[in-house]
Amino acid sequence: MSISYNRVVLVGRLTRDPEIRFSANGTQVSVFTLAVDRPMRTDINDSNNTDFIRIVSFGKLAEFVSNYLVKGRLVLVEGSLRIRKWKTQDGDPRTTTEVVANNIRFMETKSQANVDTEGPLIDENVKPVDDDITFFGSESENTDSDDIPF
Amino acid sequence: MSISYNRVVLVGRLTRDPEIRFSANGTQVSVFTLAVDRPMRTDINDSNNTDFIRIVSFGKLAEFVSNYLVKGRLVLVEGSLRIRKWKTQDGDPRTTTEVVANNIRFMETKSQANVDTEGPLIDENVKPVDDDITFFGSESENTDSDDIPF
Amino acid sequence: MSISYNRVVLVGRLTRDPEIRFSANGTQVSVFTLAVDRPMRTDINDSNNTDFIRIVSFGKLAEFVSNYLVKGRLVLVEGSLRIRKWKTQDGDPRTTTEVVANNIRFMETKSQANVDTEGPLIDENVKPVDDDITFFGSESENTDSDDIPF
Amino acid sequence: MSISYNRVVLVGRLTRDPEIRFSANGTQVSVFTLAVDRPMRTDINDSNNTDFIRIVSFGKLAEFVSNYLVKGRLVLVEGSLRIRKWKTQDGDPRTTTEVVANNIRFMETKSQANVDTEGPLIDENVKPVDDDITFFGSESENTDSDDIPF
DNA sequence: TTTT
DNA sequence: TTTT
Repeated sequence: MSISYNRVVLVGRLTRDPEIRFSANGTQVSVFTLAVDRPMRTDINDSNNTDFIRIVSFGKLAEFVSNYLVKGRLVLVEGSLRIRKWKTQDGDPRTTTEVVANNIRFMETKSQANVDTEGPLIDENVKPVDDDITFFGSESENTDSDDIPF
Repeated sequence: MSISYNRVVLVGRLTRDPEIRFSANGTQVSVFTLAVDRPMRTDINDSNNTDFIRIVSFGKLAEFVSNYLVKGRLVLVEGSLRIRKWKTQDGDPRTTTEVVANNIRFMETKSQANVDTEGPLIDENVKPVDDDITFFGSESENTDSDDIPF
Repeated sequence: MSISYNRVVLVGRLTRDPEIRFSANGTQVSVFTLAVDRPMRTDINDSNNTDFIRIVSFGKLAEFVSNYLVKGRLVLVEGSLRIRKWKTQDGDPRTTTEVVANNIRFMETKSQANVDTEGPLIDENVKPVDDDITFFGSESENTDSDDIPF
Repeated sequence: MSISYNRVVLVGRLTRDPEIRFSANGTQVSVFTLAVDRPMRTDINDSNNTDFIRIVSFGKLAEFVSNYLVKGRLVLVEGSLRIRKWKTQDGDPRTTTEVVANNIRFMETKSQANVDTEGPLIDENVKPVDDDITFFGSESENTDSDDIPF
């Protein structure tokens, strides 16, 4: 253990509805991909100008994610960058890059989310909810983030 | 182009001296790996508790990196998270995760850096430099970050 | 000079149109107040739940502010916190708290800004502009931030 | 309640040992001032180049502050910017600017802290403690931050 | 694989 | 009022 700090703040849109899982001890885990466009630049022709970033959450924050976030919604994600090395069943090395979220906030109201899109952006199975709910997770709830096979 | 934001702040130590390259148009590119320890937690036995994060810089910031940063030095890096997809010569898909730095600052003086370590932490080929220099890079200098083959 | 870091990120709405000034050497200075609501909490009855934060910008960033930002617009401001002590003409001590911006980004499109409000949110004297422009200022442009009497 | 975000990250040194208070309901409150030097600039002669920023913490984070932080120690503070308006006993309006901390981390080891200074930087009444302890507070513990008269 |  |  040494002196360190690791903080990421992202604003972007979910590319799909979140995936829900449960760890061995029953903690909920929610995962989604955030599309974060790079700022436009006039000096280069950057055809590949979006970063697709995996966002993982645990516990109560994961419940918030599965209850309220859907494909296309604009959110701010605060968390820390984690680079995990693991092996496939064949023993091939892989690296997973993800942001472990500890705070997620809407960056548009539900009505804005609907105004901006055609078609069923909002999954009607999701419980109704007031706009602009913010959820604060705490790291202490992420009790077994490194044990979970996902 | 859409609404977005992408900001990363890291504090950690260089695992090696930086690597220096030059892009086709002569812009300097400096690359190093930052070891960022995760905060200790009493509730899990996390044997793999450090993230090793690739840090890329361009232009004048890259010159600062190559002039003043060496293996072991504690620095704060501010930048944005970039996930690049590319292919090997064999056509295999690869993903590179890196932080494109736009600001790097010492988090210890040169004398602290030397006190904390045994052996030749400071490469004597590096020009002498006053403690605590800070360098601010600007995104506008990173003129061809996506053209560079590295 | 010592080891230090100072970074602020805010999302909120302008309480009025920006004020424009010019420093002695001709650099443009733009100032506005950002209303930043505190996250709602169920455990307290917090009647005074918005922070009103003065945002100062210089040079090209100040031009962006005066050209594109108006009362009510939702923006993300990145900068550093500055606490200035000064005296009134009567010699009374005063303190000014402000965030010196180095990056400002829209957090809603112009069409969303208009959908969300009643009345003339957008000043029609402002030049027309594409949605979602982002402006990056650099600290090196803020050449005389401490000389300016405002 | 609207869309908002408020995040501050500071690195600097305590100007004095923290002050300890207790709220009506027994929650501990710790307060200190952080000296944050501005980055040096060659283009101006900035004689007043340090921001002195009030840092407030509550609950377990406040206990960490009172147990481990002393005058001169280099720390990273993460929190949110709060601007409170209040009146003196004479009815004069006052404004208090402070950062409500939710995470504080050492930016130097205890041995570095001692190496860097002459004289009794470390108050010997403070309980001995391992280097590099990090404390994470959660906002939910700051249960009555707006009720406290300090 | 991808959001707007 | 101030840290290094």
